[in-house]
Amino acid sequence: MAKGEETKRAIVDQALELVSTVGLDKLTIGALASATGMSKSGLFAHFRSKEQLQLQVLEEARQRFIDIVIAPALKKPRGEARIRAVFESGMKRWEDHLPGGCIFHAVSAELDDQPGPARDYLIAIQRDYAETLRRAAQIAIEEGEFREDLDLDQFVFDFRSITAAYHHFGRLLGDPNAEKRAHNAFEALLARSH
Amino acid sequence: MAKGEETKRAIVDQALELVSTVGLDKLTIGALASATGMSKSGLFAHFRSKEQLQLQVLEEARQRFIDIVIAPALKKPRGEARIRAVFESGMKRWEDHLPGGCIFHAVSAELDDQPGPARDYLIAIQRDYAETLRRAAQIAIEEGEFREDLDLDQFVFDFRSITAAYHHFGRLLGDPNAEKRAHNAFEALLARSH
DNA sequence: TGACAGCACGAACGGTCGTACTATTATGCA
DNA sequence: TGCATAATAGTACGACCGTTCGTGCTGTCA
Repeated sequence: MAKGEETKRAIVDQALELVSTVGLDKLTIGALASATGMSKSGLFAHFRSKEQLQLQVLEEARQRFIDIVIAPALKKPRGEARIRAVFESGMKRWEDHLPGGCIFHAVSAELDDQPGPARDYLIAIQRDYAETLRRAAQIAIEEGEFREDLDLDQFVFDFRSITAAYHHFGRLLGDPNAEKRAHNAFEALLARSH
Repeated sequence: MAKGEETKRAIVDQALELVSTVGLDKLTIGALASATGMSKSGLFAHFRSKEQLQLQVLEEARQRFIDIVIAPALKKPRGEARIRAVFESGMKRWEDHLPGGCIFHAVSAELDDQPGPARDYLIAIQRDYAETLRRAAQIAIEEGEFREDLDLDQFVFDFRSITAAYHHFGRLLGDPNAEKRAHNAFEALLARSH
């Protein structure tokens, strides 16, 4: 009982690394098997289908994102400091955590035209995240740090635009200035939210 | 036009539609063959490799983007009007043109960890586009519409963040408000560039 | 009419995919 | 310590991948 769970966890860890580096479509049973030193069938037995494997990977990624980005930010003071913590952790700790960059961005483009449980789960994750950001901004309004007529949904859109663009340009074009641009954009967003 | 060239063009057209709807990894010789009603081998003969096919698809997409978005904008007056035209055409005409949304965004996530000529060409396209935007913003400064101390690279980053986010959120999460959010963000960007 | 190039075809190749079965080994409890 | 069972390996499958090859059509020009 314990052994199986342990192996399964190791497999999912490896899978996460594979996905973030080479993309979701390269997450294949065979590749994952040789990456973990197992046989295809032995590995496959832990998940009854590839879809299940994908779901477990997304679930693990979600948990890690909460542990690494969300939870630490919730320990920060309510308001702008908390929002800033989410951004900073998302840019630094989270990007550093997976060698291939944010797994949700890497995965979403390959999943958006491919209906199924994995896509549904990914959407749910993103919705949750957007809601979290929205609440944090709402709190910042209540604390008097953001102006009262701030459009919350627009704030969330603008916030996430920055990280989306950072991933897109920094990763694909390898633009070394992407990080600086993202930080500038974030500071500007905060400034015009006051 | 010779028969071969005509067929080739029809294949590439079909391929573009396939890519924009189901993603680059689903652009397979077999799928493309049945979509065009040809045999795999007959189709394959027009391109000597799949890599060549991918390049031709990107080339066609680039040409269309120039025709649909860039060229019309260049007929607009220099300055802000021209930038606005690029944004509007990019959001409306270009997105409407391909049923599955902006092909460059759809493709880049699948290509960013996969070195090769296709990736190189895609990067070159994006660099060109960024340079075009940069020049347009420079002109807007010269015309006195944008402020003189505007950070051009930051402007380009912010501009492209909006469309990247629009594609990301509008397409994956199916957010019906994404278009409105993108327009708001663009107007705000223009406002703070004055 | 005959030679020839361009174009498309079907068949087949070696590989990899996800998945199903069966056998073997390892583990944990009585 | 022995045994039930969980965990892994082995093997095979059908489908599809990109690619190659040989072979017909079809139209052009001598």
